[in-house]
Amino acid sequence: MQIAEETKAPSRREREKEARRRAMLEAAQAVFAERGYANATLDEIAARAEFGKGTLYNYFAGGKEEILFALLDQLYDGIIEIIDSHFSIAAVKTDDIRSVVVRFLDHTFAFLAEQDDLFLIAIKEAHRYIFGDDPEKTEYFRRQRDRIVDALVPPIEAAMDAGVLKPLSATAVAHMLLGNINGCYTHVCLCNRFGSPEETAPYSASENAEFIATMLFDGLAVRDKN
Amino acid sequence: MQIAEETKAPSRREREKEARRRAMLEAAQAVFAERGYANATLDEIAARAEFGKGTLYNYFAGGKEEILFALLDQLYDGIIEIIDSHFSIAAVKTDDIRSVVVRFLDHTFAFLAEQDDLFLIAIKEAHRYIFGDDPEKTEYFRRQRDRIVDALVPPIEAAMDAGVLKPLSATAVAHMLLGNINGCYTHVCLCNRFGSPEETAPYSASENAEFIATMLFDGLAVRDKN
DNA sequence: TCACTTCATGACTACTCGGTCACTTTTGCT
DNA sequence: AGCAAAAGTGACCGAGTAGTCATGAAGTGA
Repeated sequence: MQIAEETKAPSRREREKEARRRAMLEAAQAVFAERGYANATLDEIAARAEFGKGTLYNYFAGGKEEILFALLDQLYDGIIEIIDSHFSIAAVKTDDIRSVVVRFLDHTFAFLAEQDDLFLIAIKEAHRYIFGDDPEKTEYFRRQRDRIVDALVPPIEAAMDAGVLKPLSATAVAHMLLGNINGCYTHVCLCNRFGSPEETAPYSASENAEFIATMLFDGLAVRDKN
Repeated sequence: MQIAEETKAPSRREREKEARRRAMLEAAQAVFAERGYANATLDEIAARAEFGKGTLYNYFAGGKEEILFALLDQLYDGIIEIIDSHFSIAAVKTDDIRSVVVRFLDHTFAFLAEQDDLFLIAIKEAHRYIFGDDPEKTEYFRRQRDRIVDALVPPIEAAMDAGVLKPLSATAVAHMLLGNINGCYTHVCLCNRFGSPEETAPYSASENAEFIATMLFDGLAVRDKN
């Protein structure tokens, strides 16, 4: 008779295995960030994780690429988690829509700032796969995007139903919101990298959040006052 | 005594040379689009252009990478040209600001649709270089971005001075406009690639132009009518 | 302690391709 | 036609590295 595994109480063996896996991912993240995915070598990842190269293949049979996608999983999971906990239907119904959005953006930008390395790895490689010709990879990104959009849509719809957002297509608005988060944070990375000449970008998470919220809610046009 | 060359009247030699160069770039564009930059081989580019591989090096001493950047030059030059001819200070002063912006966006999206291959090559590779560790390449993209922003700023400032745009930082607005053009067209490519389930994106150049203009000018918030 | 399973290892293989250069062909000039 | 310069060529080379696998170490249970 065995101890009930699977469902809970991972054995020491399993915990250690998981810890090793995490160490490998951490090493890989560092090497990808430093050299870029294409120039990263499995030898260096293995060395940095203090394992033999062959061992990597025991944990990630798919090699370099599987390691990359395991890292991307972490990024997407983190974003989904933020949406679930800060952009719920309940929050939208209780609080002012604008402050809910600002709070959500705030957490998201803070998370991205924390996961800077991962975010950069993702945006450097994503387009190559999305517009590349391996349908499995294209599908991966489509799935991740849909997960996020599907999590954003219900609260947006609730806000529209409550009459606090223009009654547009909730899906379109979700895509736009996602696109602007991505675009804005990419722009922040760009400014960090280029060294922007003064006031072209907000930098802190909450400044970014305010900036996008203002843009999205208010627009650029001068309004007739009255 | 020589015929006055350099300034004008390119000789037949020169014209032929230029034509061969263009043929090489065309072949390279096709191969990059088909295989992706990383998987494209000089052998295939040379074969498709009907030249020997060595000949490519007579025209592009920098090899594969120089060819890529020569292609990118074409894309950026095209965009600058559109700005110069459709988003001038004169236009902003004469016409309604919103219709000038719509017209400009319209032309831009039409151009990108025409240059689809090139645009995709650019977005697949740009981030890798921008956030990569070759400062010369980072600088290239910074320069191209600045060219575009610098072309956008004067008309935007003119519109602000005329009181038809909120008096924000013109540079920030230019960056945002550029970011949204990029983001919007990327999203269109994404939908084409993924096959979007219904109404998530506008597709034609003018629909895209209207969409962005509406977003930028009006915002999402429901306004108190009165 | 022994037999057996699981896991770790890194030298090795196989392969790809960017770039070179010695040689050939073409061109332009007299 | 003859010659020299320019242009074209593609077989070859070497660097780089993803992935394999034969070997051995460590862990496990009796």
